[in-house]
Amino acid sequence: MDRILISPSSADAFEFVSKEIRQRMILVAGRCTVEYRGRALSFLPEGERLVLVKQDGCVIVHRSRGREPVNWMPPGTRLEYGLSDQIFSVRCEKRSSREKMVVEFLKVNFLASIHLSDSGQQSLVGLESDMVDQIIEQPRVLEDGLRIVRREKQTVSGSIDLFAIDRNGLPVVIEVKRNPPGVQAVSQLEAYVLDFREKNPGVVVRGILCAPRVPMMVRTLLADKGFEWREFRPRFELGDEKQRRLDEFI
Amino acid sequence: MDRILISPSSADAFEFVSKEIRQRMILVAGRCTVEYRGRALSFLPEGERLVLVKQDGCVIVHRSRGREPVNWMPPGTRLEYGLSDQIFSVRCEKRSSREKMVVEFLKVNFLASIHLSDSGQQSLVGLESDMVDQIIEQPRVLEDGLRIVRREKQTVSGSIDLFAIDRNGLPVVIEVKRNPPGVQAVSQLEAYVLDFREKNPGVVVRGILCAPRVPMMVRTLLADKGFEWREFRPRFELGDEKQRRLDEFI
DNA sequence: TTTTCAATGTCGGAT
DNA sequence: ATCCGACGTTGAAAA
Repeated sequence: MDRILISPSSADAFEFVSKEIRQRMILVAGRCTVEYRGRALSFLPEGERLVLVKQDGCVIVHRSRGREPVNWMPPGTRLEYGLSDQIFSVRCEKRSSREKMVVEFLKVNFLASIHLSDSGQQSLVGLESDMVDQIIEQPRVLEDGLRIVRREKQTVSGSIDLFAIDRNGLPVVIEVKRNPPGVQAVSQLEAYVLDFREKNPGVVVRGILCAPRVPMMVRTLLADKGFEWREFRPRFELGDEKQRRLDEFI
Repeated sequence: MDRILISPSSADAFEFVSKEIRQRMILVAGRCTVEYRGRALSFLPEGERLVLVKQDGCVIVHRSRGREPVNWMPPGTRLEYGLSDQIFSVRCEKRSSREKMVVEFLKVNFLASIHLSDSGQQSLVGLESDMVDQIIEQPRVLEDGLRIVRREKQTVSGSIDLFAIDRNGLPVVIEVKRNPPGVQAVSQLEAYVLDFREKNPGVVVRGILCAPRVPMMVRTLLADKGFEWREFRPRFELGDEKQRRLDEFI
């Protein structure tokens, strides 16, 4: 099912990929240069990299280190293989976003065409939306007597995560962050509150920033502006016994 | 130099990777499940994927589609291969961030160990900093008589891109975005301007948001708050004749 | 190490 | 198609 070439000539590499159908993933490793022109311009001089060509058209160039590809093309890219002067090339273009990338292989070390049949759906918990869910389910994690009025309330300055009424009947704007917030989270909260005050002159409104951890600088800034903060570190679980192996090992 | 196994038994796969040294990239394709626990929790049921193990310790799991890996571990991850009940596993842990990932292969279709020797430096232009460079070099692209005073000015609300004095001697806060800005860019600008006004009571200060394109909603919001906007679409070039191939093809 | 911000961000959802 | 915000964001630079 998987077809491999080791250290093929450029001509053999070209022939190999020319016969492949689109429903496969192509892996090419070898000495190459990479050029990109589109949202930016880049050139990567000669060196050995691994190129993945996926069936949805995205092309990913990986170096020996790092999680991020050094170059790539997004899904929907059209590609064309070339052979010229002993150079095997992968030429990519995406017209809709006016982007091009060319990978030129001076030497192909390894070439594979593999089939990946994969339809499963990933379960994932621990997102900001899960945090908001837990707050809605149990508003007392923020404070007693809080009543959540709505989620994702739209304002002219963007949308706030939660809008609530506190035990004294005061409106509360709540911004939730799953990661320690920076100063711009405070700006965001401030913008929502200012917008609310503009639309509701004379009404006292509270602003709360809620995150697993709130950096000291942010606390100070919040206090300066008359806002509050809560540290809320939610606990997450996957539905079934899907995490068994993780508990067992390492 | 590159070593490959096609459709090995789990035991052969285990033996193969156990002999490999760290200075190589390992590719494993096959039917697997993936579990992650750390910043979130995830489970990916059985399906065929490609796993890359890089020499810096990062591990990347790719599905058949999409630029992004479905699961990964960052550089610095420790990993251990396992064999149990005909299942070949890749177990990863990063203690510093308390993250774990386990990939269990029910069937390995393809296994490779490749060497990537790569030291070249990528040239890249078209970043926001390049845009700021061009504005500094020729402030008239924003308006006549503008004098740039400093770059990356620190404020309590973050740092602004440019600080200038206009032809009438008025201070100007300039926020530059390489992509169409959202409302939070306006909040950002507003925070800077408010901070400036607080520190310089009574001084009139202008605020300009500069981007290749400014969405209509953002223009309105800027106008509401008394700020201005400029559309500036810079032209970029790579130093040498490094873009030749891109012009020639496709 | 922590903080801050850009990114060829990518991706998904809503309009 | 555009707009908008989250992301297990990643990564680099500055404090």
